[in-house]
Amino acid sequence: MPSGSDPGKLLPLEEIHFIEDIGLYFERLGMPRMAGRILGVLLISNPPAQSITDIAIKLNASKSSISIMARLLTEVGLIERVASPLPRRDYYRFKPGGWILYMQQWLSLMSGLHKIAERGLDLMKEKPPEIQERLLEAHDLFSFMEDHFPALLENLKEERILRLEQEA
Amino acid sequence: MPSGSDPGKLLPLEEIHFIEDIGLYFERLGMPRMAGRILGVLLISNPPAQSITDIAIKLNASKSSISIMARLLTEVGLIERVASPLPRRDYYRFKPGGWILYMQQWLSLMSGLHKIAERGLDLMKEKPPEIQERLLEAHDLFSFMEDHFPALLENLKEERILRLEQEA
DNA sequence: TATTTCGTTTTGTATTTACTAAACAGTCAA
DNA sequence: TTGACTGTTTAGTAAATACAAAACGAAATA
Repeated sequence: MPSGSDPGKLLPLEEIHFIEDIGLYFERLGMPRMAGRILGVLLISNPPAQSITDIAIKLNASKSSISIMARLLTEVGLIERVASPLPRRDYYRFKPGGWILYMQQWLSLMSGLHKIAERGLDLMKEKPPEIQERLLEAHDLFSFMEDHFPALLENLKEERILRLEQEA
Repeated sequence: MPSGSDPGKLLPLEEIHFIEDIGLYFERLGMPRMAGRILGVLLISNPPAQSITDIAIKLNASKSSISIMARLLTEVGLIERVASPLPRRDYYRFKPGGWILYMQQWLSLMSGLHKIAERGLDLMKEKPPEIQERLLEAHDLFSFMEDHFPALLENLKEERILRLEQEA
């Protein structure tokens, strides 16, 4: 059996690229590249759960950064710790529903901007409407997202459930 | 007339807080704080269009950073240059529809992740479905966003148009 | 008890980054 | 032309950041 299933062996080139691209994407999202790489590993690893040292070896990285970034990813909710078959080993794996959580966090960012826009409107309440218009635009958008985005996520969940049932 | 309408005068405290909070928010979005501050100024300034030096004075910042960050904001599409009444002065203002553009860019980020998920699935195509499941989850979510988010933005635009007509 | 094998924490470092200050270039006014 | 404004670009700096190396602590094994 080739590929990443054998810890200690080097990863095939396509996997390295895949992992590195997620790392680069994470940078664009304002997160450390190493965090993205860890997620990359945990998205294609076999078995799905990997220990800190497993990941460090696969990535040729230090255990310290893996430890720290794994904690970060756990806080964000994209990965989780799972019960370990071996004693005193922490296994991490991609967390089912992790992306949805990520979306919800994005939504709460939008809610924050919604509130800021409201504060801005409050500052401008004596001013003519043309002056308020800019903030109204922001306000309308972010409150719209706050109102409608959750339903979108719900639809997504439903669609996925249907799909999984269909496959079974 | 108090407040920010008089260039050279200090901004009132609530406006400073408003501006600074947008700056902090920009940091969370992975952008320089100063860019957020500029946007903050351009969201509540009167008149809406302000020159580089105007903004620099208001923010107690160097012209150089204002210049650079204004360019960044322009590239992102949140502000724009407008024809100047005075000669050889560049005026910037919040760009109508700027937030929509920002959302569209966010969407294209999601499309990118969609593509990466597909590549991952391709890497896993020989593996059992349980192994592919993680990537399917990502794939489903991002392609769902790609499919349905634009319609959401359309609804938003329509709602806004209705609202503006109603006010007129 | 000593040793190995984990993960964590700390410390150090090199890079990046966000900014300022200073030099610069263009253009209008005197 | 000179001088006083623009905004831009370059150079320099201080702080933040992402990492690695090393020290550390805890627990299973010998």
